[in-house]
Amino acid sequence: MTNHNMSDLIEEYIKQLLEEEGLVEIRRTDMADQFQCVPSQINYVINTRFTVGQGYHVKSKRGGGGYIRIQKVELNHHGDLLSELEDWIDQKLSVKDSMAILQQLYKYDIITKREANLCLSLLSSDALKLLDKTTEEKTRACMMKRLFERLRYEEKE
Amino acid sequence: MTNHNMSDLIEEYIKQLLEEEGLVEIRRTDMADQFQCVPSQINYVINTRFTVGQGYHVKSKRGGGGYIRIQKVELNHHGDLLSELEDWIDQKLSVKDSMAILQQLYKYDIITKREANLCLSLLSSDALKLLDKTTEEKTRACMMKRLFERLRYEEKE
DNA sequence: TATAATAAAGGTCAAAGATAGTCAATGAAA
DNA sequence: TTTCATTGACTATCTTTGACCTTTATTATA
Repeated sequence: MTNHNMSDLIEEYIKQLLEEEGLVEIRRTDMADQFQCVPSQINYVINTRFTVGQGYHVKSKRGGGGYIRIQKVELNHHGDLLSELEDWIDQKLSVKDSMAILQQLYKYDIITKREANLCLSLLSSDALKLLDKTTEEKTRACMMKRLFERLRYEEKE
Repeated sequence: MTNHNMSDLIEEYIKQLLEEEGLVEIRRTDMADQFQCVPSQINYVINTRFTVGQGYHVKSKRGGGGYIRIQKVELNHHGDLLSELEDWIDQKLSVKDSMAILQQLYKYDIITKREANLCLSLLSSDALKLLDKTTEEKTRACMMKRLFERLRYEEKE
């Protein structure tokens, strides 16, 4: 009801466009002009209201002919399961735990065996061999979270 | 949606020609005239959008009767493609190049689109955000090589 | 004919221009 | 007080442009 601040207005405006089109492409500067705010406020709105978790996919490009493209993505029905599994992931993640997680994902039919193996190859300590142990495990955790994010809207084939 | 600037237009135009012919031979000056841009912009487009990693082969000749020939390269079987692409991976690998590689793998039916996307999530700079730029790119190269190794193995099943 | 000049391509690179992103300080609201 | 919103200085990335360079073909000349 009390949508009175600029960010809410911008959010609403974009969502309205999305309603019509399903995909919106804006130019940051133009939008900022339109709403008479600084350009970075557009980033703020996007970062707080159009996240992957909220079901949006954002892509942008800088330079001449730059743009920000916002798209609504369908979240699949694995959300709860993914959240639950994601809670397992700490700041650090060992190869062993990665395997366990991927195994669960497979067991719950969220990914295929082959996908699990491909992911595992990228998460292996061999793949991350340049890093010291601590960084390796932190990075692995980071990677796994990215994967989960992706899985929230990838449909299993 | 796609044509945001001159370079994109030129890219699209060339790709359209390639669609029809499979091989295109242009004269840099003519193309520049046609699009009313400086000749070196043609080089820019070619260098950023028609690289080996993206599946193109470019050959040119200077002097009278000079030309730029652009060809879509089609590789034969998987073993070769994997090796060839792997050769292309340096000590360092950017996100962009990773995308190009995964795209090729998809194009040649070695991985599915979904697999490519899952891998990309693990290779993203967001996933590797804890690392400094150099380590990030070295690690990405390392990861990609692990993936290739796995793909060689998977292929046999 | 052999060689030297000239013309006709294309190549390189770095600067300038055009966008978007980040971050931290400040302000406002709950 | 704590969280959310606003701002703007600084940064990163992509595109456009132009001056200068290299290669190749053609023409003029000894």
